[in-house]
Amino acid sequence: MPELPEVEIIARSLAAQVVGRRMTALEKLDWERMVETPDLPDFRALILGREIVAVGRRAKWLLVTLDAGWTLAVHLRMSGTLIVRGPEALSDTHTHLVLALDDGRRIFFDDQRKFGRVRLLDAAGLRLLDAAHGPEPLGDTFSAEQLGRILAGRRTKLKPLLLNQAIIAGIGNIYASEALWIARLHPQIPAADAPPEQVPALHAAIRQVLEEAIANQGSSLRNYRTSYGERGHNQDHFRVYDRAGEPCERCGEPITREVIAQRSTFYCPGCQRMPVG
DNA sequence: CATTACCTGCAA
DNA sequence: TTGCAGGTAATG
Repeated sequence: MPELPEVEIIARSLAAQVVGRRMTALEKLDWERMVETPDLPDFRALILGREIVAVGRRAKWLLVTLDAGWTLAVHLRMSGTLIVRGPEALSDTHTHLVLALDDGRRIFFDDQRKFGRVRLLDAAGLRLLDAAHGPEPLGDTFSAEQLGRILAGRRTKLKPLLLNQAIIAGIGNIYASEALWIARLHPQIPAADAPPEQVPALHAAIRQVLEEAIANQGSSLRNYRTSYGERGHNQDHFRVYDRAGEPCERCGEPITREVIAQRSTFYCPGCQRMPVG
């Protein structure tokens, strides 16, 4: 479910609600493989009594900074949500982990598909997680020149390249298609064959789609909610994603859906052309 | 590079 | 009943 914008909104909405609170109980954990590390007895013992100092994001990981040097890293994968609820709220069949706070509220980790994961990391573990990911596309240092260096020499097609978290962090299946449409680049172009004059356009497009999605509180197709339980509305602004058969707003050609690298990909065959030659 | 696995629910 | 879903890791 969530890509960079959705995780960013969850991080912000969670921070606004729980920074300064202390975790007093692990009230529910009914899907134990959700906790990847450390083992469960240690996980329980280490988080109880910890204060939430900050909530941030790296790639699609939510990073809940705790006191005593620990970081609770949460990946929501396809269908996870993290919602703060009041003392009277009830868990349901999709609630797999509940953390009680010292003011009576609780953080619910609901996840229909059970792909979501939690790790409690020390400083070394956090460094490893950071090192496993490419640059943050909304970071100050991510430039068109850096993107050009990333594309140079790679035979991977643009669309799967954008989805590779080790190369660029945070882009997922929606925003990869959206960014390529804005940059007028066909998703099947081998990275090294992208016309050099279009690289700055792709750089700008990536930042534009992610920033717009954040401004729209993320895209709620199915499960995604902010930590207030609210839907985003960026799904109302897609140019190509989930719009197969509809006319391209730029050239009028019908938008195509094609499976590329095992993922649904949406693009306009009229204005996203393969380079000739 | 492609395929399969991990899970559940929903719409065609 | 089948195919599909915002993600990723493991395996040929």
